[in-house]
Amino acid sequence: MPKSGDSYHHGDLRAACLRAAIELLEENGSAGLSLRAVARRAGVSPTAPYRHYADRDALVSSVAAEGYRELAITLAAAHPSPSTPDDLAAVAAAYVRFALDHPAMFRAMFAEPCDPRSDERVAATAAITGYVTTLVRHAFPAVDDPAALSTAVWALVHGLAFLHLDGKLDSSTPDVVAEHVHAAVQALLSVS
Amino acid sequence: MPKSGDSYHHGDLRAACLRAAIELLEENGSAGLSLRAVARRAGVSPTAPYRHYADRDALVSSVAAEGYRELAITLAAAHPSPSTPDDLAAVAAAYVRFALDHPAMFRAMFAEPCDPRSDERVAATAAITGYVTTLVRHAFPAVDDPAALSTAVWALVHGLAFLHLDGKLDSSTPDVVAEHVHAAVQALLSVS
DNA sequence: GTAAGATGTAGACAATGCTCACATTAGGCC
DNA sequence: GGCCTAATGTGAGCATTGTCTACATCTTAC
Repeated sequence: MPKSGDSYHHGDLRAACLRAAIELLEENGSAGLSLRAVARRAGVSPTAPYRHYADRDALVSSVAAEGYRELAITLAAAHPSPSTPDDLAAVAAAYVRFALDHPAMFRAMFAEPCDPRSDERVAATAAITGYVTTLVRHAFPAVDDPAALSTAVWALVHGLAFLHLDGKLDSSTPDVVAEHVHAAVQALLSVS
Repeated sequence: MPKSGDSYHHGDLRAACLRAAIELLEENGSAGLSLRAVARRAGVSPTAPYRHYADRDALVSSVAAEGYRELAITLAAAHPSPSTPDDLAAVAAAYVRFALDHPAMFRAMFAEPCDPRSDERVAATAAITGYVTTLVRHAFPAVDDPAALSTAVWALVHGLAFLHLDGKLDSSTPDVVAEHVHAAVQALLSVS
């Protein structure tokens, strides 16, 4: 039982580190995320986290995995069972919004050299791939190459997220962003 | 005149630092790029680069700007004056290939928090935006909202590049990648 | 109740970003 | 030609970080 107090053992340091890492990431970006800072925030010695994470990269990978889970929840919340192109646009807007709301986490998820060995990461991305695929199949049941279209749709949305994140597109207000996403999706889908 | 030899002054340390930074980035990724390593490679004291770059971020920004220039050249080389959807797909494939050939540089260009104050960066990205816009206008002269379509096309290609870069899509051989890009572009453009 | 394993601590080392005081040199001005 | 100023490079040094090793403390299975 994790008695709250000043016992030698923390109780659940692994989870505490993950939480602290996410907080630090959102507060100060990737540069603010150090194992020592995590340890400080968890109220523990500088090397204690090494009992739970092999190195800094392992911690970041865990943060990324947590991010994938939260992204999946966010997308599902945007529309319970999307089946029309309009639904799809709503989900796309939620995806971009997630990136803008959690920039550092989103970068940890996608912008850092990914370790293919991390099972946690691989499984989490597979879940997203599956989600997008079924979504596209529902929205476009009669399409020729559903796999290719799924890839294309994910890439489109993913690219929009990154361009907004990097300030390449106007992201001043949520409405502007949503508008932008809808327009882009609309524009692509309406080309003969 | 920059006498090659062991003179106190380097001659063109700024350019040498940039070159060294790019080399280090391609060799060891972002983690391998330190100001001290750059100094070592340039054969100069550890703090000399600070005369030319305010801090590490400034150096990275310069690398990114150089990357934008090289990307523009690569795209132009892929097709001198693209005007059909097929030409566009060829340019898209070149874009993705650039990302895979220079992963660390590509990340420096797009995946790091961008400093909006860096004029060099802003100007370079504006050039790419313009390039994509004119390209799309040529390929789809009769479209409703050319601006939105340009954004969408850039986002699509950009997203494909990142997904390949992060190992979310099969990138085993250049041919596979090109095939993938063509299929994705084709799939999106053929949806009614 | 005790021994083994899990968990946290203490100390240390090398590398890095960055600052400051100082050395050296180039280029304009007489 | 000769000097003065500013640009450029050096050196020492500080705080922080990642990570390793040896050690302390607690939990738990027997």
